[in-house]
Order: sequence, then C-alpha cells, then structure tokens
Amino acid sequence: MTLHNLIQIADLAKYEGQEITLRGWVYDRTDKGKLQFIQLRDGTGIAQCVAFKKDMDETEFANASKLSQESSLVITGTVRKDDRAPGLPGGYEVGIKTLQLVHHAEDYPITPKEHGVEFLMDNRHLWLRSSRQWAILRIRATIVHELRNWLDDHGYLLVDTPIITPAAGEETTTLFQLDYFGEPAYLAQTGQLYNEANMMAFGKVYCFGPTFRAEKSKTRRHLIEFWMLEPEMAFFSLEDLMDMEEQLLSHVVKAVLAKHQRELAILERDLNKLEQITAPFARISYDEAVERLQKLAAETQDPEQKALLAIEWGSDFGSPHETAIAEMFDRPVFVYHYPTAVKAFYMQPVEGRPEVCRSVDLLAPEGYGEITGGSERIYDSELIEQRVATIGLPREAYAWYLELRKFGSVPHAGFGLGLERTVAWICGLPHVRETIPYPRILNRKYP
RNA sequence: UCCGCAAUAGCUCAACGGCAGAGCAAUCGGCUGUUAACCGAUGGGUUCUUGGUUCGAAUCCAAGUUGCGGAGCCA
Repeated sequence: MTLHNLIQIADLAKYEGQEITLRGWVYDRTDKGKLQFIQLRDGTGIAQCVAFKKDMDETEFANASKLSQESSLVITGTVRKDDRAPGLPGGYEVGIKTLQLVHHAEDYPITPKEHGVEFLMDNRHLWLRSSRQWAILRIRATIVHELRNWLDDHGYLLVDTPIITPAAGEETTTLFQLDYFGEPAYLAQTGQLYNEANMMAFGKVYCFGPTFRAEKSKTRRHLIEFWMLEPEMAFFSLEDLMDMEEQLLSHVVKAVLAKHQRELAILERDLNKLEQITAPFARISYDEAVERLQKLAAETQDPEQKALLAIEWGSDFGSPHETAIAEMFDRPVFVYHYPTAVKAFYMQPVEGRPEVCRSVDLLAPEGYGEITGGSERIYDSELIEQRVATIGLPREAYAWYLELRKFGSVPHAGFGLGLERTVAWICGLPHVRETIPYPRILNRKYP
C-alpha cells in the first residue's frame, strides 16, 4: 500500500488542499446511505473523514459502510476546511479517495454512551482509547516532563533509588514482602533514605519512580502502586523547601495551561482555578490550622459535619480536615510544624519545642488534599540514633543510613510529591484511578 | 477494618409480591452534512450465589460474594 504524505491528525490543518494519508482507528461513524462520516482516531487527534459514494471505488465504499467501532484502517484523501467538522482539533475534514481496512473490530464493548465504573475498570486496556482518558494521560505525561525539566534546569540531579529494599523507609506503612533468595525483602514505599545518601554525594538530587504500599486504603486518593517524585537538598531549610515547592508547582501548572487547552476542555476543567496557582502559596502552622478548624467546627450547625471537623491538638488531619483547610485559600496552602508524634522518625524537631517538627505538607485546593509531604531531616548523629532506638527500628537494617550522619552531616530537607494526586488535581478528576494507565487499587490488579 | 448503598439483556437502567421491559450496542433495510444523527425491522435473560417466607419472589427475610460512596491510614 502507498503511504505517501502520511501525516498525524494533530497537524491536519497544515495540509489544507493537499492529498494525505491517515492511519488509525474508527472512533465513531454516522451512516447516511450514500454518505458516511467516519471519525478517525490516530492517537494524536480525531479527524472527520467523509466518504461520498460517487467519489470512491464501489468496493471500498461498501467496506466503509460496514466499518465497526475501533476497526483499523488506512485512508487517503484531500484535506478541506469545514466549520461543521467535529474532531480534535476539528474544523478540517478529509474527503476520502481510498480506504483500506486493516482489521475489522467485532463487538467493541465501550460504546459512546455511558458506562459504570466497574465495567470501565475491567476494560481499562480499551478505555484508554476514549477521549477523556486520552486527555488525562497526555496531561500526566506533560506534568512528569515539566517536573523533571524544572529540576534538571535548576541544578537537581536525577539519581535513581532501588525498588527492592531490605527494610522499611518509614515506620508506619505496610509493605509488600518479597522472597529475595530465601531472605525477606520489600517493595519500596519511598526512596527517601537513599536520597539522603545521594544528596551528600551530589548536593541537590531527586528520584522519580513507582512506590508501593500494602495499605487497605479504599478512597478516591489512594493507589497501591503510585509514582512519587522526591527531591532532597543539602543545606536546605524548611523555608527554602517551601520556596522551591511553590516555584516547581506553579511552573508545572503554567506549562499545562500553555500546552493543553484542548485536553483541559475535554475534561471541562475550570481554568480560572488553575490560573490562580501562582507563587507565593499560603503558609500556616499546624497550631494555626488546628485553631481555625476548631473555630470552624464550633460554627458548623450540621452535627455530622461538626463531628468530622472535630480535632484535638496532636492529632493528624483526616481527609475532611484537609479539605476544610484548603477551602480557606484560593491556592495551595503549606501547613508546617506538625506534631512530632504523627510524623516520620527522621524529621528535625523545632528548636525549643520538640513536640513539633520541621515538617511541611502542601494541601491542594478544591478538596484534593495533601499532594506533597516533606521536612528538614535530623542531621545530628546522636539524635537520629536515639529516634531509631525509641521507635524500635532494627538498628542493623539502618546502619548505613545512620552512618551518613558521621561523615560531614549537614542540615538538609526534602519532600515527596504524589504524582497521581497532582494529576487528579490539575485535571479536576474525582478519583485517582483515572490518572494512571493501569491503576492498582484495593482488590484490583486486572488488567 | 468500620459505616452506608447497590447487583436485572453486551452497556445504562425500569419493573418493587402476580406475563421480564426501554434506550443504546449488535444484525438487516432506508436516507448526500452527521455532531450521543434519524426512521423501520430482527435477535438477545440462570434477574449475583445459597437458603428461607409465600398459592406465587427480580421484588420480602437471612447469610455470603462482588462493586460503589464515605471513614481510618497516607503521597
């Protein structure tokens, strides 16, 4: 078959008046008898291809009238401007000259009508072809690209951390255990401890990869396997960390707005909300957050809501608390100096107030909750030894980590950013299950 | 793990103690501007499972399974 002038649908408008070749899949079709409208999808966009009986070979037109959803084909034809033409980007269509069927799809299950969550999740491998998923995963790719771009351009070095680890990175989470030639090993829940070693070698580093938590969490914000970006910086204070995070995230949001107007339109995202995401973000202490929540709870009439908002100083925030705090601001808000007891063992205590630590979480607006969590790390050798002993961690497993404090220990800080939560927020999605191609959630690992 | 809700055609749902139904999809036919096209026709059912109540159960009851929403835990 001839494939002269093979183009991508995203570039269709550049070829007005020219004869071109497209390859792709039937997204939808309208049959008008002697006239067929084929919406052809090639991964870069959707083009309306019009088959007129009188313009085509009789057999090829007959094939066109039998096309089923998701059948694959190669067409040649002439590009013309037509305001009636739907598609992505739309406004141009192709008058078909030849049409070759590559494969006839039979009974494609996902139709243009509505479907339930369970059905779509069972058909995730096919659901990815739908325009909404197309939009989300393209934005996800840009978010990853822009996060890495910004870091690479600002002197941060990508240093990969292992996925198979001999011990937990944090004391709280349940890990997936592996059989490592007869010895137990675990899937990483964070690259943080290795980042601290890498930071001492390279100054400013980050790791980016999948992390695994065997928690039986069943919420709109949890995945069993999720991707985390973790920068770690030598000589950084908590304030440096917040400055850096707001620069990084406002850059990413700006880039998505610049590159993905079409995708955001498909998702019906409120662009005003994203345009507000500029540095500086709001900053409040844990103490102030608790006070504000207590005041809000006191003023709340609905008893159910009142109970959800109730909080005592010293407790970690639940999902309703995070949402309530975030709603008090029109941009992301940093909450810093959490109680030491609810945070990880390696977080630096506040001087003169050891009951709170130099930690900071970033809460996204619109109820998306915590998207980053970070802190200054303990760099004093004796203090970190003491914390490991108090928590009851097996010292031998952490010996290498503790040794970092013996050779030129420095103040340092870092954070972890949950990629899927960030994608859900920027895309305005109700659930993280659509932010990753093949979500691993409680009781689901297929497909 | 706890609380709440649900499960009926390939899909989305209706029928709520008395004949198992619609729209979409599929198949066949018609139509030269469709945007979730429209019009006509055809095929399509272990009503999640097990047990119980009843003359009679998709419908009521019990247990289980699966899913969804929320809580907790967290990024």
